[in-house]
Amino acid sequence: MRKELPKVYDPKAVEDRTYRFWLDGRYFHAEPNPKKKPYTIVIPPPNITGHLHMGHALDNTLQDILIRFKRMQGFETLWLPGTDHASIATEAKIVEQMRKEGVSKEDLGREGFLERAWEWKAQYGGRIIEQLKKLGSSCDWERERFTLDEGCSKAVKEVFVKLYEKDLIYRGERIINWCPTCLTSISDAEVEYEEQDGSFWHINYPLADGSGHLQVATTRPETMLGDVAVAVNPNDERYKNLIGKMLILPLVNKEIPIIADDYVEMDFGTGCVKITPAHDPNDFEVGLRHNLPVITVTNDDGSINELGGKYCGLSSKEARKAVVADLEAGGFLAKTEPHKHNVGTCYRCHATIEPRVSKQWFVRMEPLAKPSIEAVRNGETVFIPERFDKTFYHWMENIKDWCISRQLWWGHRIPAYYCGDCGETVVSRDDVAVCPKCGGSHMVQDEDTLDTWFSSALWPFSTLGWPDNTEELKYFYPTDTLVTGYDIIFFWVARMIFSGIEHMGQTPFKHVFIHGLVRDGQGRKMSKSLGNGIDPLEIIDEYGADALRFTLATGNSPGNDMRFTDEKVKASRNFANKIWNAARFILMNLPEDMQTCTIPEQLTIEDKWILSKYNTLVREMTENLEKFELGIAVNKLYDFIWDVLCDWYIELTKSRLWANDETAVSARNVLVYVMSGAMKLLHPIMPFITEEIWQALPHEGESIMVADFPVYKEELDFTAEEQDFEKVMDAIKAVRARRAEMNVPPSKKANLFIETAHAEIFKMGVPFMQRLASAENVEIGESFDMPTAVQVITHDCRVFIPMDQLVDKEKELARLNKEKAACQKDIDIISGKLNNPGFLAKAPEKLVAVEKEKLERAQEKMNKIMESLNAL
RNA sequence: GGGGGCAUAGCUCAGCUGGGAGAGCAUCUGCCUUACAAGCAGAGGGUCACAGGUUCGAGCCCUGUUGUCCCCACCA
Repeated sequence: MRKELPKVYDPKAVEDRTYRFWLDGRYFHAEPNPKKKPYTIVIPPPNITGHLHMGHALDNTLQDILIRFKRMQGFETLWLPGTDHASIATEAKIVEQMRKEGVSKEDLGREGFLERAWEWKAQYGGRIIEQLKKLGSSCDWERERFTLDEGCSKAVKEVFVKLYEKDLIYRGERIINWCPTCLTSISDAEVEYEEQDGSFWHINYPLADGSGHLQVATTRPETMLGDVAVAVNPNDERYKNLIGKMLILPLVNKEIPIIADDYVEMDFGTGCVKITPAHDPNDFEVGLRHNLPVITVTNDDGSINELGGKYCGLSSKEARKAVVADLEAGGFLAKTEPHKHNVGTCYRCHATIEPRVSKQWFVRMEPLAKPSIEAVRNGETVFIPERFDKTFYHWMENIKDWCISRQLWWGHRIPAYYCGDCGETVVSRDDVAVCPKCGGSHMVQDEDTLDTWFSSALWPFSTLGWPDNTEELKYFYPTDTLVTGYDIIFFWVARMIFSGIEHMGQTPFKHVFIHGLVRDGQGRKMSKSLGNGIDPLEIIDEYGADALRFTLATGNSPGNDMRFTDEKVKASRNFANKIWNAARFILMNLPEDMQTCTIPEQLTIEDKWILSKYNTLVREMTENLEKFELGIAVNKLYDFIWDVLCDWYIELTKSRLWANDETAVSARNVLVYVMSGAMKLLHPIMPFITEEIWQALPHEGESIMVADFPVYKEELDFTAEEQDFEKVMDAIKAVRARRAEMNVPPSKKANLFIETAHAEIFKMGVPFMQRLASAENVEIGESFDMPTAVQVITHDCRVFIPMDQLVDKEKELARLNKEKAACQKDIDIISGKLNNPGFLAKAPEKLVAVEKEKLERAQEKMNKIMESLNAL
């Protein structure tokens, strides 16, 4: 018994049930299988703190399209899912939650805090996973991983120890980016620069010998408490003779030297730069060159410490105010100018970053960057679109060492141990209780944890079992495609590439498919503060997951941003409904006992027409999916389903199906063949509705998601019939247009007299002219003399339509002359080309032939127009 | 300061290696035609930002200009 389908497609009735059906069938699960080729994608692990936003929806839709496509093509496809522990973000959330309860981290202690963090993870960490399922993501959930799970932790330790042993990880006092709110160091990549309005304070530093002063300019006057020198350019004639003399540092009242350094630009500011090694990266370098002391004047939270004298305890903001006021009172402040400058902020909390000297762990980047650059240059990893390799090269070529230690508790604890007796540092995979150097038993593990990105950098192989040489690792690594946004190339993609090369000897993926941002209808970034975010789950609830996916896939151009609007989703929802109704039509015209579908020998011209169109679509669709041109692929499929299948072929079959003659058999089989083929092509994009329809149609196999993806078939190439049939279609379109112009309602039928040299073809077209062009009787001949009838002219025929109403001769004349002019323009352009010796000599032969044929057809049409004009 | 994207119909955007400008939405006209009014049939609407160049031929390639957005960079 065939299922009765409701008139309007209801995603809610289908999606959850279908997803459960897939899970029960374990269709998402992948196993190493020597008989198949692997195709692997690792998910960009969403933060456990996160919820599904449009960016995730796009990213995961694209991944699911690729995975489902490859799965249907017969690959052993693994889409490996998981989540990221997101050290800073998660710790901040938990601390905030605790603050509301009046509990601090210190109250709980490290153990207690971690216990709480794991509880938090258990409670909220799975939320985003459930949301991904709503989207239809066909991840292998049996292989779900977490960056802080046992396996990943083992990989992290292994990598840390290996890199340390190779001297690629070191610990040292460097100037780092300090977030005074998150109370941790962050890497250079985690600093976001914002242009802010500030001031440029010009301060006079008196010479110690009382012979005058030097004027320095600064945007951060409070840091002067840590000044250790003033630098000028060695070639600056203004100050040359002062180099080596001493200055009195105002407010602090201590002597600091005037030094010479190339770093100072003579024509910026006053040409004199105060040097504060502890709080400015450049000054730190200058300090190293000149052996200057490093005076840190701030605490962890950014407030001034005891070295700041009377300003001790003030926040940086308060200190700035107080310092400026005191400078002014002391007569040191020469002037204050408004000044725009870039201020580094924390990418998590957007607090102003304080550069600060601190002892941290670093990864030595240069030796790791080099082979990565090579790998991309050699094409071992290819960015799509290509231009992003420039971004990658630029970053890799100018890379600095990566600060990986974080003053946080939620994360991978650094596997370094320090001896309380002799000070020895031991880096080890296992806990160290006894100092290997002095035998002392006062070993203390480093308090810090690692940058979240340190563990996600290993994701493509840590999730497959590395450092153990598992079957999975051997089979699925390297992965095939990484799908991600351009905003994460530095954080993640680049680091996975060098990690993969360093530890696995191979880049972790062949293709990096980059997509843009999903913006709102006005092109703005979706953000919490703007409140313009669109919740994908609400969209799914209202329109269905398929409509959401279709919207995100259609018009997707690699690397480009897209705007998301309600209108677009509605259009997608309408498309889903269109498909649904096409399926309903087909089903209600199939005999109940039809179990299989075979294409019969006997095919009508329109059967061949659509099969040929479908065949071309299969080829183009596959080609574009392979090229990651999903938007193009989806558009072609949309046009085929709506225009070719629904608006034409289904209409063409009606007369045959209702007559129930011998051609009805081929109509039914072709309908089912093309429809279920189209559903297979569409399945990666709209998985739910296609499964539902495919199951309802005669089919073989358990699920469309493991059905074979259609392939181009030579025997379905009916180019000649395709072209012939389009002659009839052209006539139908022309008659319709003419009737619409004259406001003749479809209910008013008319006789047609078709004058054509292709009588055979048009004879087959008669029932279609009747159904689709409101024709009553159709007569076909070589010549008709009907000067009072309405005329329609195409390249292949002249149609006479005798109407009750009299034809307005003047209007008809004007219309024909307009057509004549248009046709003449065609002829002029084409013959212009063909009369151009350059074109004939240099254009490809094929094209010349095409132009010649076009000219012939245009001339034929012109003859017909002239005949009609003469007859009037 | 360096690098990159974008500029095509009223709006949002396609147009992949150069061969007579497309879609969706919106607008207008006519249709409840037994799959679908979330539909059907028609129509209007574009010096492809500007200026040069290469070519038989440029929306597409090259150079420059303008506007716009983004990324990177230590100018205190």
